Amino acid sequence: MDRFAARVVAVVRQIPPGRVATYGDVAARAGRPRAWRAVGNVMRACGDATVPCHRVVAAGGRLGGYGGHELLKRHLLAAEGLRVTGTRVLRFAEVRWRPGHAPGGRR
DNA sequence: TGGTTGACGGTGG
DNA sequence: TCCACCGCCAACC
Repeated sequence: MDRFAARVVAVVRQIPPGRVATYGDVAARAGRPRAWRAVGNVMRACGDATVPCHRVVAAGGRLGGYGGHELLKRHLLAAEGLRVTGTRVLRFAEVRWRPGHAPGGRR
């Protein structure tokens, strides 16, 4: 497991239920604000059920993709009390998880 | 070692 | 508001 991937996974696992974070936010907290692309790759490769990858959405509240299981992602988010419509998360600004400063920023 | 892909972000039309 | 194009970083072939 690469340092970056581990960092991304750690961040995603910190996302509380009923909240969502964008790939950009996760990447930023992972230490690479411009590596949101890689975050998507890590997510795709991530098969760990302990990682709530369904809480990671695209910018603007868009669901983005989910390995072809976008429907499932939408269902999981709805199960957490999130309002989802089509490929969009309603009240995104309110349910968006805002990560504080990275703890013990070690590079 | 180099090139392409991808669960994307942002801007423009 | 939705669709298309360009730019980006890391992983895989």
